[in-house]
Amino acid sequence: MDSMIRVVIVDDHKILTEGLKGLIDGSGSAIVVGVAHSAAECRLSLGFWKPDVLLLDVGLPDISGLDFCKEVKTQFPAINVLALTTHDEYSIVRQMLDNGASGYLIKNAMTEEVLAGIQAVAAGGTFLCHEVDLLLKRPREKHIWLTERERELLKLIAEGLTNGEIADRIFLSPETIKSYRKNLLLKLDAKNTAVLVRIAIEQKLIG
Amino acid sequence: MDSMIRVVIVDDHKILTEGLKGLIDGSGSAIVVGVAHSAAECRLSLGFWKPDVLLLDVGLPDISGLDFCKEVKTQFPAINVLALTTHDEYSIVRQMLDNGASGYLIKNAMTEEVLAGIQAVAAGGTFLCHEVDLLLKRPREKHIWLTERERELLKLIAEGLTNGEIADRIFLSPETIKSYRKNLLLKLDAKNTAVLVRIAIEQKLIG
DNA sequence: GATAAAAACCCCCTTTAGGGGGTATCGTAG
DNA sequence: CTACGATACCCCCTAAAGGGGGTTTTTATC
Repeated sequence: MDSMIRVVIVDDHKILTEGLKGLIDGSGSAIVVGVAHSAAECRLSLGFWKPDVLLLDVGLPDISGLDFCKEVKTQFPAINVLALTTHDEYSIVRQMLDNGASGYLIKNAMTEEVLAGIQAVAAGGTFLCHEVDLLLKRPREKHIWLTERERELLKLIAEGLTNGEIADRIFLSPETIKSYRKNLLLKLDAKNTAVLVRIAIEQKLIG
Repeated sequence: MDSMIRVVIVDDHKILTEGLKGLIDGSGSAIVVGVAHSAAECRLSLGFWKPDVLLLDVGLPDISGLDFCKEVKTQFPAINVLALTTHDEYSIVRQMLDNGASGYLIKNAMTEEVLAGIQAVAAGGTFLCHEVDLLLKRPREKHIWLTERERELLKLIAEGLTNGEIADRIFLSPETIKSYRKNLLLKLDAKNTAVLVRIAIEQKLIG
């Protein structure tokens, strides 16, 4: 059929992709034209598969799904990316959408939402599963969002560098690092470095 | 058929459970007699389903799969638990096996391994997927394993408590906490608290 | 052209963490 | 019976973090 939506799945969980393929193929409105278990595997065949929709996991074994999404949208702007992942953190959702994804599904979403999402993004629209929709609608103050510099510093702090070491590394005054650090504690509502690092990892604020 | 292995799946990823059910039912040797998306849901029907094998996820929405495994093995010792999760950390595998699981599968394992695992544990044996088998065979020094007390302290440190606050909380001398802290830095090869907390979370050493 | 946010910088002072040593008790596996 | 690991405790000293205040410049946005 000409009207069939061509779907490609990229996810390293083989059990999930098998089940998903059956689900989509059985829907009557879409067909899985390719499955890859890594970004590298997907790159090799994407031009050949020519999908309308790319179902993309964030936690790929080789590179981050965030980066791969940006890569795909640059090379194939016509492909509509639908994120499919376990992550329900604001930071990940926001980065994925910023990188060009048209929709976002959480893996414990209803199976019907998968089909609805595929149809919505294939038609050029956007789709968010219920949980993510609620997440993004929360007041701005609830969302933790850091600047590039802040994320950079947070990463170095989590790697165990002291203010002095960070200062040497990125050619800034130790006093500046101290200021950023104090500001991060404020922004993330952390009492000290231990909590700062915990929140950074839990909220996936650092790569 | 009498020889069919009765399987119950407990996993909150609905897409995965659907696919998995098809896979198992189609194998000819096993049949899915029940699916639950939370521990609570499973508790209600487990006595009725009477499975031979319980396919159990670690990341359940209500309680930890680790605790639920112990609970099931206490109430129904005859049920063979086969862990099915994304976690490939030594700490999780070890705790799961200590809590009575007969096998351990990682979600990106081959689908054939799922069926092989089900048959092995149904027969009273054990089964580890390839990756986990390799993990457990690594020299002991590579595995981070903490005592109860150390895990307790690590958790409190990650919550941002100072030595003094921890001392007050668990009725020990602040000097004792300091000693434990130094020892944890050594054991986890961490330079400071920031790295300590990062490793603790990444290696899933704290609940 | 005002406004605001980000980025960079500075000083004073107190608290906490970290590095270096130790000691004593208990239980258990060799 | 002894050797070891786990638990709990102690002192000295330095390094680093945290709390409190600031200032300036640039760069977007309205």
